Amino acid sequence: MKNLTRKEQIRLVAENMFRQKGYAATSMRHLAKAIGIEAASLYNHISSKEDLLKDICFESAAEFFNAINDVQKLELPPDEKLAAAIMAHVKVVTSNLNGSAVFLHEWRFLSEPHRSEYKKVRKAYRQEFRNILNEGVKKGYFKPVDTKLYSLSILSALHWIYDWYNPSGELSPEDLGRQFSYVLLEGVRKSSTK
Amino acid sequence: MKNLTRKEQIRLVAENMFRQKGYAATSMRHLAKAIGIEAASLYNHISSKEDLLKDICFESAAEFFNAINDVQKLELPPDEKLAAAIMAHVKVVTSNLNGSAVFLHEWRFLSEPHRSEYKKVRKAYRQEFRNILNEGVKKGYFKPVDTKLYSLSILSALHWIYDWYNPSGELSPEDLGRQFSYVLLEGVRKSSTK
DNA sequence: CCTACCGATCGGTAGG
DNA sequence: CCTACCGATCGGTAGG
Repeated sequence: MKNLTRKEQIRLVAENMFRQKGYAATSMRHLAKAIGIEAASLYNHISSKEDLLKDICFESAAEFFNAINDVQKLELPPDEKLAAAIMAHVKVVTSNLNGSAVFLHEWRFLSEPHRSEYKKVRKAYRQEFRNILNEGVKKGYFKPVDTKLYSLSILSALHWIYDWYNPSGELSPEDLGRQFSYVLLEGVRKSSTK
Repeated sequence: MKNLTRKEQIRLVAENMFRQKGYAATSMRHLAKAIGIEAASLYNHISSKEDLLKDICFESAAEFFNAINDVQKLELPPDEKLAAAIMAHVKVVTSNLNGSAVFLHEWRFLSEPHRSEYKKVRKAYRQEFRNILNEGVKKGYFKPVDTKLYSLSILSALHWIYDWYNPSGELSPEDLGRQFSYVLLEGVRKSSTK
């Protein structure tokens, strides 16, 4: 914590508290106390509580977006691309559990126009997954599933990771990503019994 | 709304507002205004704001629990049992989107001892799913997956339904449940290309 | 079910 | 970065 600027420090504490208690239930006084300054002093580094939320949400969004864009640049068959997209998502979530949780849950406290802007970004991200699925169906790699529903299912499964992932546990982000890819691509049923 | 007791009316409005704005950001005055009475009058029907949350959370939990218990009573092979459990879960969520959302997201505003009690109940519910998976693996219906991780994935996928399910859309709860079961059991990959 | 009110706490500003 | 403070709003109670 010592080699961080005060602004970075505020940001990290805010991500943590917004995740634990929620944005609405976190007061600027709680935040300040956790840092060790007075509430009024926060305003030398940030302009408002909502601005803090906005920054967390949009910078998290950017991380997810960068990750999926890197995957899209790879020339891979759809099944490997889907696995790579899942791995990339898991890596972003696990590398920033607090920020991801805020990004996923607290965005609704954004006021306009940020709220609408956020929704657009999130929709575009989902569309990237859907595109991979569509390509896979078209090229015969995937079953002819409802790709809208299926992309929602995949992202839903991934969205909840922050809720139970233990960064100090034995499961590495890579293992987690691999297992998720396997299970979502292959299903749980043993094919021989089918 | 007209043939409901005032208490039921308060409950429904609270589920709706807790879902939309979150528990912490919903004030008793907002709630009262939406109903058309003064905030003080709410206290003739409920004892506190948290009590309202507690009731919503635990009654929702009971609905999910009853549903899975009914499924467990059926004598079914593991694959069909898993499908039935998924169907049952989807039915509960879609029949009470607001309550389910509160149950899933706002429980953390419960204070002790309700918070711990809630966590126990939720864990037991997850364990039911895991039991089905364990049985399926043991009897050779399912691949030898990590059943802890896999039960979390399934429930995560199901947990997000309230976020995007449109009850007035064309997708019925039955269709949704069927598609989820299919996709989680069989995976997306076309077996012939494997 | 209402009016009137309680002490506590909120996000944020002025001024240094 | 602090003290001092603003008006607004919070959950809840007293008394009718």
